[in-house]
Parts: sequence; structure tokens; C-alpha cells
Amino acid sequence: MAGSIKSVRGTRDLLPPETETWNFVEATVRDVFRVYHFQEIRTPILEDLQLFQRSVGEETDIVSKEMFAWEDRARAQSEKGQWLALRPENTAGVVRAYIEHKLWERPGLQRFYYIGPQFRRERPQKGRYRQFYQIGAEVVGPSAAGSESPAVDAELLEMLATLLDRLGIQGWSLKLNSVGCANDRPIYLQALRDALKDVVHTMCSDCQRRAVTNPLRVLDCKVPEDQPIIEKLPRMADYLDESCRTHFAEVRKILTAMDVPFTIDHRLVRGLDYYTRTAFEFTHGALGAQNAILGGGRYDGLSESLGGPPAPGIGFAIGEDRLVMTLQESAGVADRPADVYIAPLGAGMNLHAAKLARELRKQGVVVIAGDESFKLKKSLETASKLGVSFALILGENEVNSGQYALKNLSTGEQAGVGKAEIAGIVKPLSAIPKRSEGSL
RNA sequence: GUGGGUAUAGUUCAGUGGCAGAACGCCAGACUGUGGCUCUGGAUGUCGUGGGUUCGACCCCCACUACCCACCCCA
Repeated sequence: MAGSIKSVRGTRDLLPPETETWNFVEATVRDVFRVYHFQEIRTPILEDLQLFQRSVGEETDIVSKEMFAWEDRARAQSEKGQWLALRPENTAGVVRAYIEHKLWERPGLQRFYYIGPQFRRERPQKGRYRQFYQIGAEVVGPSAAGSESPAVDAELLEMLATLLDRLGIQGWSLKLNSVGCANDRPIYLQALRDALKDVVHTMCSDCQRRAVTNPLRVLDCKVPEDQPIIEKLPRMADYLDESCRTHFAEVRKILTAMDVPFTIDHRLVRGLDYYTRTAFEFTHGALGAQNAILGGGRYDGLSESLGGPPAPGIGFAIGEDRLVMTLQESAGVADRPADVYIAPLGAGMNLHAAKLARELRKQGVVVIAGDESFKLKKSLETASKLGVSFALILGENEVNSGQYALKNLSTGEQAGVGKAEIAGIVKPLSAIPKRSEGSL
């Protein structure tokens, strides 16, 4: 259609049956998080631009080139407009809410999760969209509540392993590193710069640029020729101070005790400024270049940089689009058909079909009704194309006798049944347990 | 922001400088209340947009746009 309006670049419509998979993922997430006592938080999509400048970091790519931001109209002529941004991630918003509502006054640690859209103005490609969805969780609170404990890190990671297993995702791997803290990282960075000084001219052009802008990212380089050089660069692990080192050791110890498999990746770095200490990434092959399905880490100084009290925390974000993608690699998506198709036959029958449908739906039966103008043949044909297992023929005979012609569309058997029996025959057994909505 | 590829029916894709195609899907029909299989018929397109070459362009040339893939970055 020339001239018609289309979805904007990097955004997309999620249609059935794919939305079934999304619902399955979200239902499983809520179910798993619940037993860890994580509760849902919903923060605005629109935030003050400064929130991200001060948390994610003004020099990061996310803030410096990928944000949707604009100056909002001033409220009064005497005032300036306010700079707003569509959130590029959700941790900053959660911590902002933590500070704004003085949530440290609540007892214990705050454990939140969120599910929602995020926005980054990047060039779209496989597994990367301008509007994408993240499922994330955060544990924040005062140190006295235990927010700095390595047990929190381990619990969060174990929860993620459980979630991926429950979703039926196979072949994931967990990469773990410690990126240090405000204490030891400057020392490491200096050591890294010093080491790079002599060798950087032999590296790829990207690395030469990164050595200046963000030396940590050099560790991330994938150019084969650079690998031997990178292997010889100093490692963060050797520069961790006493407290960071024991913290990291304790995280690993608990994970091992819980049988959560992981590998240490000395070169794992994160692209947001606020990360400290534990940093991690879950990856999955068969995702193309965007193989990270989730990432996260500690952010012990974030609250302070947003004007709040000390509130160490740790969190992660799952790329829901990517998660759904890996799920669809293994299991194909299928429409979930209705339980029964009512075929009203002849003038005046729509009314009877509506009444019957209402009664059946009250009993939890999934009903689709045809129209009295359809020929029976067309109704049955439509019903089988929709994959419905039963068709219920509703004509004058049925209304008069109270015996409804119920046809099993897979066997072809047909019988007259009373109104009260319909739901029992038509409803699949799997529909009976209440909590099993959304199985694949 | 950079590079490569692609753009034709609802979908997946053929196609040729001279009438626009297939498969699947969709709609209708094959004796009036019985589907799936089969058969018959039908509709659907500014051939991405704009320019140029040509007697004539869906096809050749140029520009633009969008999508896909990769770099970058990240989830």
C-alpha cells in the first residue's frame, strides 16, 4: 500500500501466535521470581535526561549517541523546557524510585523486578531493535540490610539459572568477572593504559580508538590478531583490593555449592559506568552476533551518584526479544485453538448461540461462534481450519429438543448432548489446573 | 555512524526490454443440516519511491527510502 503508515524504524508488531511465547516467558518469570520474593515495580518510560547522564554515564555510547531525548516545552514562559528521554534501560529508574520514595525506610532488602520496553536509537539488526523489551530485577538496600553480601549476588545468579532451565533454554553459559570498585579500578586502569602504550600501535584500528576512549573495551576485542596481545595485558583480578577479592571468592564458592555452572572470564566488561565488583553475562549460541541474552552486575555507588544515600545493589536485564528468539529456535510456535466452535444455523440462531456461548465461557470453555448466515459446510470448514476440536451445531432442532449436536472434528463422531454436559466433553484436561496457563 | 545484501499477490519466492507468474493462503461452488481429501472457478499487485535511457522499463542506469545481515555497541 503506497502512502500507508508503517511501524517506525526499529520497532515491530508482535502478532499471535508469537505473543503466546511472550506470555509464556512472562508468566514463567513471574512464577520463578515470586518464590525469591521479588515484587514487580513499574517505573515511567519517560524520565529526566539527567537521570541517565548521571547513572549510565555521559561518555557511554548509550547516552552519548543512542538516546531518544528532546527538550520538552516549558511550562511557563519564564521557565526553560525540561530535557526528557525515553529510558534506554531500567536500573536507573528503579534506583531513582528507591530514592524518591525513601524505600530504605522499608524493612530489609528491596527486591524488585520489571518487564517493559526500553529504547535505544541504534541501527537495527538481528536481536536488536530500537524499542526492545527487558525483564530485569534489582536488589537494593542499606548495607545494614545485607545488600553488599556476596550471598545476594549468588542468589540472583542462581535464580537466573533456575529461570532459564524452567523456560527450557538449553546450552546457556554464565560468564563471571569482577570489575573492581572505586578503590581499585583507577589503579587497574592506569596499569592497563601503561601496558597498552607500548603495544597499541600494533593492534586493530578499533582498539587504538578504544585505548583512548575506554581502555576496558580493548579486552572485548574479537580481532584474531589482537588476541595474543590481549592475553598478556594485566588482569583486573590481580588488582582487586582485599575486600573485592574476598567478595568475589565468596560468590564463586556459593555458586559452586549450589551447582550453578559458570566460567570466569577475565575479559568480561560492561558498557555502563555504574557497574562495580560482580559482573556477569549469560550467552547463548544461535543468536547471531547478539549472543548475550542477559547481563548485569553490582552497582554499589549508583544511589550516591543520583543524590541518594549509600544503597549498594545488584541487578540484571534480560533481552526478552532475544530470549523469545532462542526459545523459538528449539520449539516452534503453534496457535492455541479454541475448545469449541458454535455453528448457528438459520435465522434467529445468533441469539441462541450468544446465550450458549456465555454459559460455556462462564465454565471456562474457550468458545468461538460463527454466524447464522453461514452455511453449515462453511462453519465446519472454518472450525477445522482453526484447529478447534469440537463443533456444536445450533439450529432449530437443537433449540426445540435441548439436545445439541456436538461433533468431534478429529474423529467425525457426532452425538446429541444436553447443555450441562458440553463443558465436560469439550474442555481439554490440560485446562483444568489453574496455574498452567501459557504452556508451549 | 560504516560496509554488504534485498525490495514482485496476504505469505514464501520465480520471472522476461514487448499482455504480471507459481506454490501456499483467502473467497465461492460441486442438488438446500455435515468439515478435513479431491475437483472447478474467482479475487488480490501503482512489480518499494522518484527520476533517467528507450518506440516501449517490473527488467538497464542514477538517486532516495525501507528491511535484513555484519561492524560498532549492548539486552
